[in-house]
Amino acid sequence: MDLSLMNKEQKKAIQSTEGPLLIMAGAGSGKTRVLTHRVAYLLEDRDVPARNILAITFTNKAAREMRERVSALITEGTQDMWISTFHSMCVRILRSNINHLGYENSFSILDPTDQKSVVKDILKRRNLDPKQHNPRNIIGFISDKKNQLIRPEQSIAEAAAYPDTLYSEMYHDYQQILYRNSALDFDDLIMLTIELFDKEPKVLEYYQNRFQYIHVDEYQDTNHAQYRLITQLAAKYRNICVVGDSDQSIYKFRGADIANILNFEDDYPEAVVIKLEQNYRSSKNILDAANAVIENNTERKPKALRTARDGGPKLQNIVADSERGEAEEVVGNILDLAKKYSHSEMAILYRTNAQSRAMEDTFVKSNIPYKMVGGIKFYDRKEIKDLMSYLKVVLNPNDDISFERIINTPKRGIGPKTVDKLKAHGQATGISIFEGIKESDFIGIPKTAVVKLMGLVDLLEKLAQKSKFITITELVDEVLESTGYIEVLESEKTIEARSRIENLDEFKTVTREFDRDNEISDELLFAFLSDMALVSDQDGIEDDSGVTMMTMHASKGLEFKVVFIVGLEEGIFPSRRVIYDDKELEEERRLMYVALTRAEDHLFLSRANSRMIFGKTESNMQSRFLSEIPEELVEGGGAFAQDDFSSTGSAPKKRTPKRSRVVTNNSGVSFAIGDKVSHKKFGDGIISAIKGEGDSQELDIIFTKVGVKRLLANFAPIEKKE
DNA sequence: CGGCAAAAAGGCATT
DNA sequence: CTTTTTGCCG
Repeated sequence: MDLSLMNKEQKKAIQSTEGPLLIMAGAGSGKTRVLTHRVAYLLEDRDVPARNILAITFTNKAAREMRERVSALITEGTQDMWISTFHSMCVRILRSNINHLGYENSFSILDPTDQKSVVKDILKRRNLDPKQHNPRNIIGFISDKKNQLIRPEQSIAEAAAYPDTLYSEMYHDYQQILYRNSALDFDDLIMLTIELFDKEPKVLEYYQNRFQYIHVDEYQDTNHAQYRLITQLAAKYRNICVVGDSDQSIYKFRGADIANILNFEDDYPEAVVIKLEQNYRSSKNILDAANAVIENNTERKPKALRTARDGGPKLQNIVADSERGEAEEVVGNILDLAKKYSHSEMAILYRTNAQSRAMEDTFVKSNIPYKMVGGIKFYDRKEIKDLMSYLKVVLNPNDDISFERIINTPKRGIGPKTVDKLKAHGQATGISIFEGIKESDFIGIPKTAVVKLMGLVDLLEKLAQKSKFITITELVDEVLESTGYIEVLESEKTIEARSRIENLDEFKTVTREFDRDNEISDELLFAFLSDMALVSDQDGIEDDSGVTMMTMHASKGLEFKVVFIVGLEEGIFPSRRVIYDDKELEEERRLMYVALTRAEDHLFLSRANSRMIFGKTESNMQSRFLSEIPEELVEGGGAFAQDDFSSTGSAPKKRTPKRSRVVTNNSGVSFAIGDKVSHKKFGDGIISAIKGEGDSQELDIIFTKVGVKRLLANFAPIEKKE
């Protein structure tokens, strides 16, 4: 293995193959190169069989790329090596072993929509009001428990007070329903694998022996369950290599525990620790800005990235009037830069997917090619979900959740009454809807409905038999035709129906690709469905040309020559909900750090003086993260000072001077964002945002004593200070 | 039972 | 502003 291009630390990381190893890899420090070379080194120089290596990545796309890059380095095959995400790995393990836990090996994987409908069902059955108990919160509660490996029984026992007591009961219901359906949600994939290993030591030992060398990427974003799983697998050989950067931990909201990486040396006292602090990606100005921002976090181990790339262009500041103006400025700069860079070397990063709309509109108008990551989810479309539900039922007829979706789709005269009866029957006897239909003659369902139900069961059973001998594409065609789904759409002749048909055709390009890579077998349908369930938004990014638009979260691990970070306003980024929570604010700052360090050459920082949010115009102060960037790194210097609304350096000339939004109240006094005011009751404060129009304009004011208040501009008893 | 229109609700980041 | 739910009528 040729390691001559590696620095000292990188070499050490690659060659320290035995025992626990922690690689603290700063942004752009060549982490992926180190990982791929390390794996290649194991295979070629240490003669470790491919089947004894496991590498866990954050996305399926990263897994694919890693396999390709390792294959390019060596002559041996990499087929037997497991490179996958936590979830894909668990699906694979459970597929062969979950019967030990009483589930069917042809289990279904629930998507978030399915989860929601299960919870809604539970609420209905318990006669609870979904307004009082938001299904989202309940799903969140259940997910938290599962990430902490707390089973329903334990959750009930530990619940101290309402609503935890109630939610624990509902968690119990939920888990029972899933079990009866042989359905697993995403969190179950991890939790049940651990449970399997606890219950069946022989199975665990098999995988311990199999995975003698374990690698985990993005270790700072693992949750407790994932941590436990890795601990179990690595317990025998202790060849565990984890890579991460605590400054890039951005998934706490879904259970990631930064302690996993911080405590690694306690878990493995013999661990070797290597720091990669040499950055190969960004120019000095960009890196200095990122370092300056992240230093504002108090809860971190000091660390400073170095770069060999001197200077580079300064950061550029964009201030626009509206979100539309912001998009236009971004487009203007892209047109300028297009001489030097290809579109695919540029990216636009935002905090939330909702912000993409204005960007997208402007891009369409100006004819710049772009690709969006996430957001509009292809697989969330009704017709795709219907089709997937058919496939899920063909594989696992006991999946009531999917079965309910298709029992009357397309319309075949089976109404809610009939479905209710089947469900009630199922609950009483413990059998699935599918099985219940066979007894439907006896539970008070009208004869006509019974005939239709029988026809459906017959159809599904035929499809299930066929599915073992045909490709997925053929199966999809069978489903669409034999159910009459396509026929109904074709007869509709509306634009909408037409686009649905197009989407289904589009779906078949996915199945064709899958069929090309996979042989026909009993496993085929299961493999297809679990692949589909686990595709993430980030997996959609392919190399084709066009400017990339995505959330900052989705940008982790990627790099671009030119990066625009847009919507840098208080309340947008950092998000309104975290501004008064120091812990969460630090996570938000880490997200800023991730976004900044994506850029190699050019970095634009953009905000708008006002924008539409939920149908209302809002004005927000500039993001505090902007003020944390030293002035001298920015084009024109001092561009981020609070009162400066000057425009950027090299953008199109047509811009008009920008002015902050001003409100005049009934007494004729004007207020602007950033003004210091004094309130009769709340004391001193500063105006952070102006929203709404006309008489209903509101001010968000941060008071020193009582925190943030939203007041009507016209009537608030406030006076301007200074 | 099915279809349409009006009303209401929800609204971050994701495997 | 969008998406989902509800309610009414043929």
